[in-house]
Amino acid sequence: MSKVQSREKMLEAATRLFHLKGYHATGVNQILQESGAPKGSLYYHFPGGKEQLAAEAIQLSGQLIAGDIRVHLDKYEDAVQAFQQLIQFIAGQFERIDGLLELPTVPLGLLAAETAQVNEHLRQTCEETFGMWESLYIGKLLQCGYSDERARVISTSMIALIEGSVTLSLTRNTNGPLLQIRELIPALLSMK
Amino acid sequence: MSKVQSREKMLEAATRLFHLKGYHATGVNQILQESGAPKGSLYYHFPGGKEQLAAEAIQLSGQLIAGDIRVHLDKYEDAVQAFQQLIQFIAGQFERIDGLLELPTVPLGLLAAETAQVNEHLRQTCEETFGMWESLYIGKLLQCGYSDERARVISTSMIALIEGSVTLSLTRNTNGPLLQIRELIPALLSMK
DNA sequence: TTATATATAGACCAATCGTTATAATTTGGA
DNA sequence: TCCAAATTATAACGATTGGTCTATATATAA
Repeated sequence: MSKVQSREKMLEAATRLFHLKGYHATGVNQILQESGAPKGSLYYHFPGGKEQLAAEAIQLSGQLIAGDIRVHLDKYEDAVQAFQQLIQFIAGQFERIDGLLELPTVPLGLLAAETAQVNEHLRQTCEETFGMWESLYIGKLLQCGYSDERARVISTSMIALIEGSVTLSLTRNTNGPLLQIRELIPALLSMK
Repeated sequence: MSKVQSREKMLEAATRLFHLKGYHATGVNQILQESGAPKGSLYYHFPGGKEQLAAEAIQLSGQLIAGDIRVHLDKYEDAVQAFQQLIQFIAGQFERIDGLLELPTVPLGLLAAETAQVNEHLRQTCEETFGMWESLYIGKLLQCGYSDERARVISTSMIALIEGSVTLSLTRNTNGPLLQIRELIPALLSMK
């Protein structure tokens, strides 16, 4: 395994597993098994250990999702349509693996919730990532003529709504909740 | 420690810790320390072990929160007002302990998210609890003249929105997100 | 080709984990 | 008061955890 691949493969495996199962329920041995990398390499490439791996996984995932967000917000001029298509995209990403619903890039809800009280470094990383997504939403809404105040309120709520409905979707083992919140977007964006 | 107290104290401690830190980041030794109960008693009273403890904690917490929901939904005839007051109540429950924001009865977001893929029994318990809360919301909305379809869509979204904003509030260490979603309730409930 | 830096590989570590086992103590009822 | 059942108390268990360590292999530069 080449040096570039090893680090990358570990980060990919970690990203997937942390987002799926959370930080505490994912062991480094599991990440190594999935990535095929040797244990010594993990601490060589990530001297900060499991926590550094998680922080980088959050950032990587945050960037990927920001890319998705940009694509959808840029593609549609109308804010309602843009947000609805984004949510439709997320809902469409769910796939069934071994009978379980699984999301390749899971939003941050789980990691944020589980680290909020027990890991300050990761809490901050999550906060920054949410903040990055939120500014993308604010930018789009301002562009569409929403007041500064309104853009902020809607954007925070949009983050909450999407994270919450992903959790609900995973709990219920159906992407139904995401499809349902999509129907409410017109009402949510009705006041400027 | 009397027999009734022992079981109860363990369940209380478990409820608080599981909801605050999640299932996987809470150890049974920690629960025992906080409750003052001896280890043998834990397995005596909860023969299903940690998992049974968590399931009962979810149910207990779900009932307590259902009580809060009922109080607020019954107190106000107007749906917008009822939901806003409920959210205000949740936001008002945050308190600062050792500089960290802490919620005595935390909604289910964390437990639901972390168990969805790794513990079927707890996933089901979470699903049932969400379902119970959701029917309270549906009932109120139907009473207020919303269509069956609309009541369902709004209720699912309300669960998602509250869970998501609690996560955001804990991540950001401020109840600001909850206060922000409260402002959007009129828009959210604007279509019947 | 050789020397040096980088990365791998896997054994080992102490601590923690959830659970079990068993003896002792307490409680409740006759 | 006595006895059986309930509960407590605590040591021990096997498994897993994240991390350390050291020898070796590979990559790079001269």
